Amino acid sequence: MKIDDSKNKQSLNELIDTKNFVAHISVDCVIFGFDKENKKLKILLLKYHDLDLWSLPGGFVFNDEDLRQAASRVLYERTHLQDIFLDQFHTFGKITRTENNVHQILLRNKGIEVSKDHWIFQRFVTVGYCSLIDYSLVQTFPDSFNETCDWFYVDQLPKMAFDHERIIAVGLKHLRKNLDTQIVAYNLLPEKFTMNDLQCLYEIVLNEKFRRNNFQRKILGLNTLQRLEKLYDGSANKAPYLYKFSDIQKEDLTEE
Amino acid sequence: MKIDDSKNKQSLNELIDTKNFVAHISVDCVIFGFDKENKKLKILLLKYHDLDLWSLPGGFVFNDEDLRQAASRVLYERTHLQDIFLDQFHTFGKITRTENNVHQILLRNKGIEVSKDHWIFQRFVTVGYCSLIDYSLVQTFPDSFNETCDWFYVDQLPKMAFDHERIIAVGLKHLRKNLDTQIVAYNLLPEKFTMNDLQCLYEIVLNEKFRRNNFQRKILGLNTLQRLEKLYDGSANKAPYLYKFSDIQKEDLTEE
DNA sequence: GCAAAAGTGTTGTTTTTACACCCATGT
DNA sequence: ACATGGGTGTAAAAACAACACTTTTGC
Repeated sequence: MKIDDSKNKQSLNELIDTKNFVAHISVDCVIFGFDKENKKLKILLLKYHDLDLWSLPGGFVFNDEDLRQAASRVLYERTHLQDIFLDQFHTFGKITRTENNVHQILLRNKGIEVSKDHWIFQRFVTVGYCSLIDYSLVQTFPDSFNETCDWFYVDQLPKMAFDHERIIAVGLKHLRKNLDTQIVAYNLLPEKFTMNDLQCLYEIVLNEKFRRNNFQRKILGLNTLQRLEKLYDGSANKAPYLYKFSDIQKEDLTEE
Repeated sequence: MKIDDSKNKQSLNELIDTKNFVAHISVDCVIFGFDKENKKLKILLLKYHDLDLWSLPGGFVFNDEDLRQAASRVLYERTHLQDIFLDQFHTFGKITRTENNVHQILLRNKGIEVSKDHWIFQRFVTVGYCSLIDYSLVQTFPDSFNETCDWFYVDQLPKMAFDHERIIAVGLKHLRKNLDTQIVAYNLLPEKFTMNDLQCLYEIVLNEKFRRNNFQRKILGLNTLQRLEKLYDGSANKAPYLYKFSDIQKEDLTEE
């Protein structure tokens, strides 16, 4: 095995050495970002070097790492975001799911020779995690394997590697289904936010419009919000109340 | 490694030989059974030989087997049931989850010596599947590892191995949450059934009572049922209609 | 005072709940 | 005929949706 790209922080050695990782298992993160300006939902993808294929930010699991920890680490590596709630939504384990030889091409392009029975070419079961964050607050940090990190609209995805398109579809379905009950846990808004902020978020994620007053009634009915002081932002209108999520909620959402 | 129990169909050799299995990955089945007579929900458990610990029917995944296939096979081995809908609900991957040395004690009791770094003692991530079947129609077939298969009431579980108690809790929550949308897929009732049959099922699973007429309205509102002919069972009352699930429904519930 | 955005109220509709009544069936 | 269990109807209550009106803010 020869490596011609030793300057990167995260060395390829580390990525390829089987001893550190649990074989056959990976995690993939479906990171949804809401784009307030364009009012559309985006998703964070990586483009493989020299390949016309995009993929989810994902990675292998260290031996001494919980699954969710691994997902958190992967997310941190690409965004430097910490303490982000990641929600496990499904595990993908079809034998055929990594059938196309993306890894092989990828390594070959990097000038790395790896024997055909290397663990990286073996079967992988991947555990999908999803999260929802404010797209405008995120910086991206591509690694040596990936040319670029970029955000895509969920309805305009590029050509995806492996079964990642399906993973995204399942993740999106999960997000929409559980928005009401899990929104507390997502670190998507600043500590304090207005009802309008929250409504925008809902409209972007669910891709539908709501009436201002009915939305408020519905949300307050969930009993997760706490009304705070008013926000004077200098605009020529009545100042909206600020809200925060009441602390009681975030229960067992973080267990493995 | 010496084996003193070679007469069983499924040889220990096969179970222990790493070549056939995907390392680090297992499946566990939470098989719920509704007990019409006692109107309570049961669950199928196995008792380890010579150990005072019960566990879920689970097993390893063959190299050439999808995850769900593995779960189906495990279920078949214990019940000889086929074509049962199994629903993946969560993957458990905490490092500590198999910390107690059940496998070790188990093998030692069997007189099998396995080196400490054998793959069976390594970290395992388990994918949980659940199903719901008619308890009275099921026969059980314990394997050589397990003294007995038995049904337990979900609210009276025995001492469980590993993190199986938590797996059951998560599985039960999933079952209850998704009963409405997934009941179509469960092979829990005969082809044709009465509204009362279905109501019993709901009451057992959700552990609450419903009013006859309102229940009917709610269920018919789901638009999954098709009314058939009446059932004359000889009892001295109005004959109830039979229903069946309309075929349209069972969509992508079986993908990996 | 005015426009803009937020808060609150009100009315009609739909859905859910509780109760009542009628209908078929075998003895 | 009658007891038993099943089907259907209806009124009250609750939840939801659509609309209207009032309040606050900076210019």
